[in-house]
Amino acid sequence: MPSDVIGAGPPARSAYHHGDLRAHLVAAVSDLVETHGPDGFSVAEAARRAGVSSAAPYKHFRDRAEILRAVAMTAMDQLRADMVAGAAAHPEGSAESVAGIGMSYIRFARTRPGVFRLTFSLTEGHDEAPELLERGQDCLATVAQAVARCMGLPPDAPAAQARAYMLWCFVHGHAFLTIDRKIEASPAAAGIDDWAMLTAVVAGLLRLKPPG
Amino acid sequence: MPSDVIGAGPPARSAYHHGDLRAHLVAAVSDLVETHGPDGFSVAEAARRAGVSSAAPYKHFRDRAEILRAVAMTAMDQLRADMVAGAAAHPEGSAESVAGIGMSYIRFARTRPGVFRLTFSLTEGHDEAPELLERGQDCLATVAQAVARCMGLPPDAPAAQARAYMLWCFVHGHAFLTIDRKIEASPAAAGIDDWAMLTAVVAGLLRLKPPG
DNA sequence: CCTTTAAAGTTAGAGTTGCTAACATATGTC
DNA sequence: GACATATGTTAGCAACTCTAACTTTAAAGG
Repeated sequence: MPSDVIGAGPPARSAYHHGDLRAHLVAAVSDLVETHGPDGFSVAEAARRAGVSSAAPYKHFRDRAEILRAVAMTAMDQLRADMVAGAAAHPEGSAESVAGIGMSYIRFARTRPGVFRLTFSLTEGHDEAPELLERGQDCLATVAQAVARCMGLPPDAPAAQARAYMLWCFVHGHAFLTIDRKIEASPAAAGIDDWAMLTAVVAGLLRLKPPG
Repeated sequence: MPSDVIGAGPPARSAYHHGDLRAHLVAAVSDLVETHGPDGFSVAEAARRAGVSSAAPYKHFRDRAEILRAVAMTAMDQLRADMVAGAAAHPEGSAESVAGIGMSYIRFARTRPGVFRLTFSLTEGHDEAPELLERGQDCLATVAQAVARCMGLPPDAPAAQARAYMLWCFVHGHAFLTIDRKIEASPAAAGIDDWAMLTAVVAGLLRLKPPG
């Protein structure tokens, strides 16, 4: 998905200097993580794919972990964009717009499961990547905003925040369970499609009494 | 946690033969995954901890991935045991017993986040580890059974199965979000503790109309 | 009880990787 | 046009995965 952006610009200025190695590396690693799993990726292989020596990546990234962080960051940005688009596909303030965000989230997870997992399970440099946390919070804020509009509350109302978080637990869990395939809905219940389940849960949660 | 079992038996028969290297390795790797992350573990380091040469592990496991699969398998077993215990701590058929299972799940994830993540995100040899999938389904069956009893339905009733799966999406998502810390409940909603949230969601889901 | 066989260790080594150091070559600025 | 800098290169070390060939111990059969 990021690969189509790569050849667009006018880089590749010379045979020696690559032009836009950093972006190429991020795209290559994103691909590798997707196909070979998060630990099946190597800096050397990514460099090979980009057509540079195995030492070149270290001019752009301090170490292996920093590349992964960059991949996670661009993925989180894309995820948020998808979520916003998913909300915009339905009338503002409707329950469907909330469910639409969830559908985008689930679709992202299924399309790029390796990167999705990486994005969330990356913990090695939490303190060194506060931006990643910020972007995650932005995702939740997107949900909270839609929920608040749907309930006719101000965006920072605790009731809306709590509902948004609970809802996101559900969506996040469903996304992970379907890509990890350790726990699957029973065949008897498999007929339920995502959209039906999502709208039912959204409806149920919005009229739920606040806990505590 | 598995380490206390290690010294119990009467192995360690000689200085040359280790006695129970396989179990020791699984325990060591479990520890390493927890402290150094899933990719920060090496077979060599595990062997060093067990006091054997770096080639010894390959007498018990085909490759690195097979060790990880063994770790995931024992973890899944432990998780299931915890869940059953969590249900048994409350009256049979009560909503609390369902919530109790969820609490055990969340507690497991927080106590051993690295292993928990590994257990679910392990995808490298799905076809080679059907037992892992079976054990995952057993976990869901535990939930479904409690839900069915709570609703006064037979254990295989589709309505109970669907409820159990939806509930588990929520619990699984909450468990992951709290250990991954990319998306956190807002400070305004942070006062809600796990138990209150769980019981509220259980109550809400059980009286939810089936989707579709 | 002694022999044999297989299980479970060992050392040695080939091939890959992460990362650093020292060097080479473009790019852009004064 | 000279120079500083960004961005490549090659060479190489230490660590890791996994294999091959050998050694030691445990267990089984006669």
